[in-house]
Amino acid sequence: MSVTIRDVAKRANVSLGTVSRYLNGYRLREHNRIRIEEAIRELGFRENFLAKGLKTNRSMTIGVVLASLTDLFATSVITAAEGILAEDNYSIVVCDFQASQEKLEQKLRFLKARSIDGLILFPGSCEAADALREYLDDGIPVVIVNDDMPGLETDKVTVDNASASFRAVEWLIHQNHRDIAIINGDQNTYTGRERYKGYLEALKTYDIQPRNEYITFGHFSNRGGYEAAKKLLDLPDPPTAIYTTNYYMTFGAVIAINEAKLRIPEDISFIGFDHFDLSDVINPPLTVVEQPTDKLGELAARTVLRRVKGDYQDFPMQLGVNTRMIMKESVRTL
Amino acid sequence: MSVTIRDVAKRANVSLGTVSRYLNGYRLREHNRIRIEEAIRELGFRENFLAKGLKTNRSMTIGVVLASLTDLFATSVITAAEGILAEDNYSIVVCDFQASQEKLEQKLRFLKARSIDGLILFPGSCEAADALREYLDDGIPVVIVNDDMPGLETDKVTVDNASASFRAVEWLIHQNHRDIAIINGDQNTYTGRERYKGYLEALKTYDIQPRNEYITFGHFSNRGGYEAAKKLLDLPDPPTAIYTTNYYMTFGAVIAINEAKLRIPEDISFIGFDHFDLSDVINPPLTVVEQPTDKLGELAARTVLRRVKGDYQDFPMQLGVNTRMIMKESVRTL
DNA sequence: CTGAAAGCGCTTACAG
DNA sequence: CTGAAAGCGCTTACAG
Repeated sequence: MSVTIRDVAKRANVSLGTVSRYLNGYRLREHNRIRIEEAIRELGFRENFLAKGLKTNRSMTIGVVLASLTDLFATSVITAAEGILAEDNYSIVVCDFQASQEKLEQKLRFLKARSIDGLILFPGSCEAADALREYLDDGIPVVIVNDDMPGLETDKVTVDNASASFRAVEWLIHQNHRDIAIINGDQNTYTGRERYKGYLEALKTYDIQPRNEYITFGHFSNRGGYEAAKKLLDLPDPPTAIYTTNYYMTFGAVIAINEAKLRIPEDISFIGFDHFDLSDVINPPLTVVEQPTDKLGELAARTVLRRVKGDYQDFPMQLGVNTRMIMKESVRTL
Repeated sequence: MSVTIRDVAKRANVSLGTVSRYLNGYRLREHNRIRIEEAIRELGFRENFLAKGLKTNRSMTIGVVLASLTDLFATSVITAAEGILAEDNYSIVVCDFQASQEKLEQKLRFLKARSIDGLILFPGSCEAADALREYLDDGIPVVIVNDDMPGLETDKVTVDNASASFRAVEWLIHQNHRDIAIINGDQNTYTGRERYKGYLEALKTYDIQPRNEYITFGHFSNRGGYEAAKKLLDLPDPPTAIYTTNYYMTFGAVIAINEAKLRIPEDISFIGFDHFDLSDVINPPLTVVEQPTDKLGELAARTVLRRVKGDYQDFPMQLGVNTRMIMKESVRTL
């Protein structure tokens, strides 16, 4: 029903192999090129990617697998990646696995069955799946975002989680804070553990004894951040500064602070994580650690693309992107 | 290189047509069925969707096109849709168009070239694209979410935007509020216009004269909501209640209220829109209009699936889903 | 219920 | 540079 390469060939008076070659960027006689281009235009021909994929064993799609589509960090990264991939005519197929190891396996198999050419994975709290090894065995490139997945030979792009924490806490220390609390994320995630580690290292480096009651856990959620902050503020000896380790906990904590009628930074200093709209709407705007989601997405995309195209130089790569601190007014010098 | 239907046939000692029929759920002799199942298991056979798609002209993928992947409403809907589609072995291909009409056209063509079987579209502030008509011409089903797109013959699923506003404002009126402000979204979106309309109708129904200074516009963003609220609170004669018409503006407005050191609901009553985590973390929890994103997503998914499968009964459908009000403590009775 | 065969729309050695 | 031909992994009338 639709117009095929064969129709174009007939109209342009060439063989269909020639049309195919034209489509794939080979040189051909000027004269033929022009006739083919005319025919394509007149007929409104469009390539059939399915047929092409069947022959070339490429689907021109990259799978994206993440815990939740409503996670702002991941979707920001994906947005950037999609832009890069689209430039090369790749589209993205998205699946979420709702932090369930079982669902993760299932989705990975699901996508594999659709012969995706590459995979970008946000593992979150899940572990290296068996299904993932099947990708590696079959030579399908996998790029993992913000996770280490020890023992898994794939490319990985991460931000400097530990260093980000270190510098955030160091900055507080330089402002003469000593009673610095952290609101941690899940410790069964790589980012959660790394960010906690950076906090501990900064304290250690400056010979500050970590205090158990300042170390709280907010599960990376709004409510978690809220409750952790509340607990901190209720302490007989509350911290002078709070550092939260992701976006959602940041706003939960800010709400708790507002509610306690404390002012930032007069009553309590604050450093948040992730730099999205709300961070600057809040008054005062928050000093935060910014993850370069656009760079991460771009890097992830370019890396899969390289691998998909067969360039396996420096495999496996462990690519790091630096966070930066957005300096606003939520930290007071003591 | 990979194992095909032909290998299975050989091993099971049947023709490859028989294997194909088995795969597609036709009945066959018990004896053959068992041998085929064995062969599939032993060989680790997996269908090649590309080849299948080439013959059947179905790619088993549904395109999802939206303005931004970081929009919580849309991603919530998509999450629900993805679940339903995956049950039927469909996957989703996602593109965002960053509120650019041109990009929208481009992405629609891009996806069409990949022979998606159906499309779920969140048009936002964009208009019916030419590319969209090509879908209709080619019989590719399109389901539009939360938009009316007059003149476009497709299925549409929306929430009761105007009625939602009406009821929210009516509730405020019943609590004896008369000075009710609205923070509107973009008026070049369907949802923005409808929600505004419901507000005006409620006032009219209860013979309340709308006041210009109470009608503000926050562009559906955090900052917009913040600034609109600020303006309202600075009024010589400020409203006794504020109604915000989406999630992002709700939190911008709450921040402005906090900042003005006003208490909800003692100093000002408040009804928000959309029910996500933060709504309940805030103190007091906000009374909000909840959009049933899961139902919307499910409905959108089931509708494309029906059409994809050729069931065009009642086409085009205009499906409405009711919002409900989550009653919390942010509204005071005057 | 099943086999043999044609064909979906492309790509790609192989000759020339 | 180009044509003719084989084939990617499936589906589906057509006979039987």
